[in-house]
Amino acid sequence: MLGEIRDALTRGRLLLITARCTIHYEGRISSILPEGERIILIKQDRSVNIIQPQGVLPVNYMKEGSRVSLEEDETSHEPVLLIEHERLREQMRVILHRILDVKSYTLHDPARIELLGTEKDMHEYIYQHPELISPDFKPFSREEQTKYGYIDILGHDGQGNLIVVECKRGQADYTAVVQLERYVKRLAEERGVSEEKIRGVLAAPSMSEDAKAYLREKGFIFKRVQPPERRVRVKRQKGLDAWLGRA
Amino acid sequence: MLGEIRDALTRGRLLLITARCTIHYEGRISSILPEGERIILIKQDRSVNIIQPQGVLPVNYMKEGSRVSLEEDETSHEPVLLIEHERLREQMRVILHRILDVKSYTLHDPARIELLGTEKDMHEYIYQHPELISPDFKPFSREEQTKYGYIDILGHDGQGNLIVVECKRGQADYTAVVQLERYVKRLAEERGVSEEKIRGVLAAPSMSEDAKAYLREKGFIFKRVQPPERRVRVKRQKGLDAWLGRA
DNA sequence: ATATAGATCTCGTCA
DNA sequence: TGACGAGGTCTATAT
Repeated sequence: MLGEIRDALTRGRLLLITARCTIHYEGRISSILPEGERIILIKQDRSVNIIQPQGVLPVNYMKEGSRVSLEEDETSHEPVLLIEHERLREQMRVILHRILDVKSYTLHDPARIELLGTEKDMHEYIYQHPELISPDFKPFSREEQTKYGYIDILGHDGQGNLIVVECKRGQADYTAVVQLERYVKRLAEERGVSEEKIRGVLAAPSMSEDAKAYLREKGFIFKRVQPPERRVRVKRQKGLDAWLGRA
Repeated sequence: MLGEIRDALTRGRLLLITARCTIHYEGRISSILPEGERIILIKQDRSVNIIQPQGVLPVNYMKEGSRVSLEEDETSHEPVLLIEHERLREQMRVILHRILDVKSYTLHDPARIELLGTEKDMHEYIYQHPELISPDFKPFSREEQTKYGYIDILGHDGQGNLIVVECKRGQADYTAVVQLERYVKRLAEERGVSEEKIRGVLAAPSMSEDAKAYLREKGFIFKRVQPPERRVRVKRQKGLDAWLGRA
């Protein structure tokens, strides 16, 4: 199995090692993951994931561009994966106590994920449906990375006031208000307008009470805007066995 | 290979499927990942990762507690993994165009990762070395989830002023200042003290200029505190081949 | 390289 | 359960 590991490393293949191992990381922080059975995944870009049998995210990882080598522990003589990232000054040491399985592949996957329903999509929808903000809202700029900052939507009302809209696809919190405040301030400075002539609007499906209080204090407005509708309505089903029986 | 998939699903085993596939997700957002060769990882807690041969993080995922079933596409008759999370109202559909490999394991890994050098460690260090903040700093409370909020370190100086310290293990940005501002405000309210009697200190290794300006505006102080020292000094090495030659 | 902000953020913790 | 804050956050984008 060490032969296959060595081969996969030289050939730049994706490598999956299932093993009882101990993992040390040092870099931005130090970490120790005590002995346990888990999967070491070395990807084709030489990023590395340490994957426990539970938990959504990899418990340990190294970023792309790491250098991976197979060595031997000086004292225990166990095989060790040494993973180093020079530029980031990080390293990981995987002590392989018992290798359960080794697999390697060269996969071809140039596909990129496409997301629908992001905050950007929300801007665009509001831009097309300004009445969601107010009956007299006339948006004229959208996420344009202007010198005023990363303002989601900029527009005006019928009375010559500027309207700054900050969108959040989830519940808006205190920091969203601060962001809005910042944009309003910048805009007032840049345009030489008083802050009273600028209306700040926070558009989100919901907002915590603390954040709402702070918003009111700043004189801004919360506008409830539903995020793109969920299409999933998972219905009650029988257990796994029943499902498998159907397959 | 479908047999092994079915078996691993019924037995609650960790399942690795290497396949050319297309993935649809709907839940908090919608996503499509077009056809490509990648790994489908179904963990023992029934969380799911879709892993491309490059990139640090899984490109698609489902959280623990999903229900996984193997079905057949109604039109193409290709095998499909249907992954549903009832409580979170999320679902994923993995159309398996070509299965390259299937592996399953039952792994035992109760270990939890231990981190050294976190922000919490930084609080503790400063608490033990208050002179890092100021010669007259007397800390008396540390990350204690008081009614004043999640204040990192609370103390006083020789002149009866309260000192609130907010720590950041990385570069502090303006959101750190906002956090500090919030704590100072809360504390002033709770104790019926004027905000002038409270000194806000931001302790971090560095700070962006924008954030510094905002900090000064608020009358707070930046205190440069080095995070726990990096132990890694990865030295220049020869290429991968040389390393493998040594192994 | 730095700065900013979104993310299906995730994860832990506490009321 | 919701709220809040850390995270080795990661990732994309603009300066």
